[in-house]
Amino acid sequence: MKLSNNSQALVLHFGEMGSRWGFNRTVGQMLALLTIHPAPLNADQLSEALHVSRGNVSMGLKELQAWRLIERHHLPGDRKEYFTPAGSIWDMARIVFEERRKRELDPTLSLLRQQLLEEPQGEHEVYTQGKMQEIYELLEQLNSFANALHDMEAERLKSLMSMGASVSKVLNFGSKKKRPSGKVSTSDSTTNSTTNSTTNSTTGSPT
Amino acid sequence: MKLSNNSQALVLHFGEMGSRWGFNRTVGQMLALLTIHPAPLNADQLSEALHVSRGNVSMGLKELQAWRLIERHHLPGDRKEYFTPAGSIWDMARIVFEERRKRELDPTLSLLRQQLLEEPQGEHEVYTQGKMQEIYELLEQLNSFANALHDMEAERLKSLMSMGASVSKVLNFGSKKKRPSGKVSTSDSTTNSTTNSTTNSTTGSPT
DNA sequence: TAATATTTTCAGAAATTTCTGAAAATTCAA
DNA sequence: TTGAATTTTCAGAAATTTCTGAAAATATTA
Repeated sequence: MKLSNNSQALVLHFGEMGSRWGFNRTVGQMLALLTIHPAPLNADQLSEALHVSRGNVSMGLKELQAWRLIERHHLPGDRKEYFTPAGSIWDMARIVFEERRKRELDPTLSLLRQQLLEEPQGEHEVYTQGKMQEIYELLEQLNSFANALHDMEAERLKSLMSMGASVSKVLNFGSKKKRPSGKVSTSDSTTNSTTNSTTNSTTGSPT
Repeated sequence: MKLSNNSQALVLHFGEMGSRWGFNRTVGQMLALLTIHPAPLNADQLSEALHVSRGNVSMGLKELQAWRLIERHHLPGDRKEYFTPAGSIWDMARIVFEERRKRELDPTLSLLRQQLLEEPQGEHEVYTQGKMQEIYELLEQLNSFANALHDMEAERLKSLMSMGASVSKVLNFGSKKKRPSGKVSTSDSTTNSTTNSTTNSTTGSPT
């Protein structure tokens, strides 16, 4: 279990980012390592590669399985349990999206729905409920959108994402807002990654 | 500064959710309170209403200003600084989205871009780089999409969100996957919030 | 200018989250 | 069954984040 410099760096990076995506450092690292590693890994290998305790790995595996992001395998002649990602990168992204939707949207929607049933008392509360209504609608829209995403399978999702820029333009006809200069293709930075991004790894401008 | 039960509950709730959205409990509460309160509030009022120290409020205000989510006001004849949300609910959502994109996507894109420049050594690394490439493309797509969102102003964004379901359908023609039953409008739960959602507060079906 | 009001800062306290490692539980083969 | 291999659990330790409150800094008025 020796990692190349790049793999090492990526795993560490995903550890840091992981926390932003809803899991802790170790879990983020584990997911990254399982994803970029060509072969299934067992708990001891993860423990050694990431320098974390065996117990921690066990808890992390449990969590990743709860998310349905990894799956167990048994290699013939080996009693240990081995793990791999449960699907493609896009599958994983969809799962994380969906899970976050559940955690970040649903509880608030539920609370607001309940509160909006009550009759406001006085103009103060009228204002407050108005705002709650606005928040509710925003979250509902996000929710619908997330649902739609979830109904698509990976390839289709990919297409929609590439559409992003063009959809924007379509909706934008007649917009009052203008970008600083009068250039024709102002949103080029968003469009140059439509279909052929598979090959050009040198195009992207470094931060 | 007495809050109604509902306001109180909402503020507390946003405190808990806030952490999922990138700020801490107090900041989440402050933002919620400023949003649903009809009048501008000063630091002392926030401190009292939320039962947190004056210093904590000061730090929270600083952070919310850094996010450009609130703005300062001065009331005539009062030396204190008062605060209100800096824009509409939708403006705020856009800002949070954009900020999260910066924090959650950009650093990883930057790292991967750099790593993909190197020549893989051996089939092991070929596999690893392949995965990195996939992740890179996924994040690039998300990024384009986020950029597109950002370029739209609030109303347009709202439209796009309502489009979610229909866009899905468009992309879905010819899909191999089928929903359990053969009903015609299977994704109705996502389509009933298209354009007139501004008025009907009772339509939403409880969880 | 001084006197007062208001805001900001930041060291340490408190709260929360994550991690360890040894013991308990489970699994598997014989 | 038994016992060795493996996994899980969980109490407390360590690390991290958040919060307090008093002192320092800044702003305002007279």
